[in-house]
Amino acid sequence: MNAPAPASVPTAGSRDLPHPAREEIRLESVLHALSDPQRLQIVRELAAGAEELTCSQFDLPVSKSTSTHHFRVLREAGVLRQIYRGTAKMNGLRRDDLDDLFPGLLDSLVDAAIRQAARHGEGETVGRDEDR
Amino acid sequence: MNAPAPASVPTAGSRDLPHPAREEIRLESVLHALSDPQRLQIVRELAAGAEELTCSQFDLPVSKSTSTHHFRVLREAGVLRQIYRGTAKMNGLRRDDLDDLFPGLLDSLVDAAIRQAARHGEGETVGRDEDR
DNA sequence: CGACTTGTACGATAGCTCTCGTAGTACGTT
DNA sequence: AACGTACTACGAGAGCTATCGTACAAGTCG
Repeated sequence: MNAPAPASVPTAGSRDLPHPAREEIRLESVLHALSDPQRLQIVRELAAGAEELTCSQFDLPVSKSTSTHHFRVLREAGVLRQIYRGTAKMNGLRRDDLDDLFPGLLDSLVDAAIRQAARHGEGETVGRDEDR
Repeated sequence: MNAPAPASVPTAGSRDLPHPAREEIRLESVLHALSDPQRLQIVRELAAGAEELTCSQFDLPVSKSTSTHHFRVLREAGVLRQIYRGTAKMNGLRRDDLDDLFPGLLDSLVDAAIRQAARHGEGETVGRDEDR
């Protein structure tokens, strides 16, 4: 019952995901999205060089449903850009938008996350989450 | 397990409030604390030059109880340092600790908050108060 | 002392969040 | 078409959070 896509873009799958526009991104939402260990981990890995990663390439200690949830929170906060590519969903940081809105913030956040991970035993990045 | 009690300051009222030690501060907690508009506002005002402010000097559009709650969240996350001075409770940013743990983060955060406030009409920050 | 100023504690409520499992959809491959 | 892969939607439970009002404590000042 929904009108099929315009088919103007021959890129394989044409099902799109809703993203907030750049001006729609709220700092509070970004911070909230990053205040969860799983999600902070995702952003940290993504910032570590990789341009795009599929959801399943992250080794999160949660179920698939929960994983989907976290990626959605990040996308809806404007932190990630997600597009379908075949059966996979590619995830990329919205670095351009974030840097434009909040210059230097993303770098500081990622740097802080890396420092903390290093301080608290880099190996067990997210495995042990007895806090929260 | 933690043994605080430096007790080196005999300032008037001697009822102390529990603060996390520097190494105890978690990035996730800081980000969570700052992901609330009221609390982000508090930090923004505090960073705007003032060294110490009492709780009541902030004009938050919430009840006193709620205000107390927000200040406590900020203190327990390690963002604020609170001490009693007479009947008043003074609030100060833990800039030294935060800068040591996460260099540049606090500045980026405050800058981002200011930018967003400016973008979205600085005047009506949280509760347009033209009466001040 | 009594009044007033500041802020806390307690209880309560509505709403959100993290987590999961199960069932299902979309896509590619055989 | 049949199958496997990758991810989603839905429903649900436990726990946290933001908010409030009322009653109370600690300190200052007339």
